[in-house]
Amino acid sequence: MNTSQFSTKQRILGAAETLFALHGFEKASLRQVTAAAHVNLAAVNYHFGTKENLIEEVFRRRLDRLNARRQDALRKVEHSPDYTLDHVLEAFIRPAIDLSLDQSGGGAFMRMLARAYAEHDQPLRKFLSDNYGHVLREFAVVFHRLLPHLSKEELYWRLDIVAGALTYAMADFGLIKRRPGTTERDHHKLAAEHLIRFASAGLSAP
Amino acid sequence: MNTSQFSTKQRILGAAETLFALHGFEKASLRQVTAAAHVNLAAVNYHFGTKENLIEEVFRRRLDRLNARRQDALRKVEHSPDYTLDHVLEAFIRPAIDLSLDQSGGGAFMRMLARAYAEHDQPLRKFLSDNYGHVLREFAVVFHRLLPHLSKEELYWRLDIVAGALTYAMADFGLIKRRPGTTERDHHKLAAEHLIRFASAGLSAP
DNA sequence: ACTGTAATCAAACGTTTGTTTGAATCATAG
DNA sequence: CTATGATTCAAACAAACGTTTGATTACAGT
Repeated sequence: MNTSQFSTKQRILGAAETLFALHGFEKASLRQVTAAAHVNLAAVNYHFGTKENLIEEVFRRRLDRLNARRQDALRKVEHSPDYTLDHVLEAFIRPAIDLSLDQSGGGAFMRMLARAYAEHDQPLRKFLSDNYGHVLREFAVVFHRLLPHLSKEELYWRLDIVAGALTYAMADFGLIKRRPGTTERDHHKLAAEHLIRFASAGLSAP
Repeated sequence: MNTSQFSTKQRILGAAETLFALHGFEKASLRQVTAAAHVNLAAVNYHFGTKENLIEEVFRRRLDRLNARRQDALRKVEHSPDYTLDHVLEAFIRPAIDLSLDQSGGGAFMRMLARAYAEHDQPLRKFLSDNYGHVLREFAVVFHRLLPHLSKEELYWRLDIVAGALTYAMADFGLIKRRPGTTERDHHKLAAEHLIRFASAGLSAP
């Protein structure tokens, strides 16, 4: 078969992302994934070796984009005159929203990312920390410039809270139901606005 | 055997709570649970019917306590003169911290609770909403009294963010490592203080 | 002591899981 | 066209899962 324009490998990655986000890493079986991707079951082990490798590849594919966009946004803010806390927060939060609104399964990825935090899987968290850590540190430097009265420790605590709230919001963990008639796109944009306003005030707390 | 002072049922609940928190609902098998509880494998199905029922029972056992304590704390605040936003936040956050510092596996439970949100399991979320919802609504009323300039929708958005950040913090999702020499108890207390200060400012945002 | 219900136990049930195998098919370079 | 390496495929693998069974033990009320 292979009627699709995408390669077997790409089709597996796409289907895996969707199903992992929908049902979790454990519940989503390789049989479900390969069925959704219209490829043979053995193709996963042929192209990725193990399920664990497949999970990491799914992460890598999107995380690289997310990190790059965040860094670009941060640099743009830094090079603009008189930037504010809201601008930096926007540079941190907006790319996550944009990615979650990506045409093909970005929302699924953000839910998967949030799930990865919850899973408390140590190897996976190390992998995420390696790919996330330095970007977060770059942001911390800029935040510190805008909030010089905060100690380094205090700042890190607050940024951690922001990251938590963002993760939670992006993953649709919240109890707030999307109003009927509102698209997921609008819902996430609204969430971003509320989040930025809240986080800005929270970070500025005395 | 049954050398323990606890009944088979209680031993299963305790072991399940620990292992679910440690490895997740899927990964933690009934064989692991019953081995840790030193009971026969079939005891789970005998006492609880299914694994799903066991999960719900584990939740119920602690959630009832958490809800009761939150409501007590809220009523105490309401009956005191000149209570502030921080007091109400404290009534919401502190019981969660206390429970997570409970002698026997409270921390495990909070991690499990956070995981439940991540799992996106609809029946489980309905169960949580049924047990959590009305308490959250009670708090919302009091918050609204202190923040009358906020629309109901705006308030709910912000409370949702607070709940998210709290869940995240209590579950040790954060990237902030506990400093060596600090106990888990101190770490959580510190987290609570930072959380209350942050949330207070965030809720008060213009 | 006997009876009946509750609880425990070892063993097995039927599924589902991730992974492996070996043959079949495809694509491409000589 | 043919030979070669990459890919796909149906089938089977062993292991682990939640659940059920039927016999056995523990203990209560009469």
